[in-house]
Amino acid sequence: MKKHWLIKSEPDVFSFDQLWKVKKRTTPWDGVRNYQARNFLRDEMRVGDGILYYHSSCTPPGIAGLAEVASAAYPDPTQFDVEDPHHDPKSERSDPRWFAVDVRAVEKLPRFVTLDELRGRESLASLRVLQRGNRLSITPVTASEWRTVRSMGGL
DNA sequence: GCCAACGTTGGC
DNA sequence: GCCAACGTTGGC
Repeated sequence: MKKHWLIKSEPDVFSFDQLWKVKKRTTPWDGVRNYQARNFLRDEMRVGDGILYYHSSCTPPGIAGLAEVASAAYPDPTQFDVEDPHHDPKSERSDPRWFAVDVRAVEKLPRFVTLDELRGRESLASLRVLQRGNRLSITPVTASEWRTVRSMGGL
């Protein structure tokens, strides 16, 4: 059973358009350093799962496009790289603490769906990204929420 | 830049 | 195990 997710990215760091332009429209989703997000990533994400690509810390925040999980989870290489800002000295190669998956852009939404629009939909009231204080960078989305956002985006 | 919310750390 | 201190996130 295909699952759906929402992942956050700051467009200044890595926008949906940038993902669209890289080779195979695919990039490692690494640097996740939150245990709850790590567990989703490692234990629940499957190749082919749908992803809402959310732009945060920008004006306006919102959903820019659709992506998909393009690999199984694998140990995040940045945790072992001393040069990398996400280096984790406490993580052992024999027992990696952090994981990554590859993410592939699938469809750019004809219309960017702003956070305000998402808030305006009764049927999206339980979307995690709308809850106050929500900081998780990877959250599950129901199939019906997925369809709603997709159609709001003009697909 | 502000600040509320939240996760993590570490002393006890 | 408690909890204060601290760092980060992210909308505004």
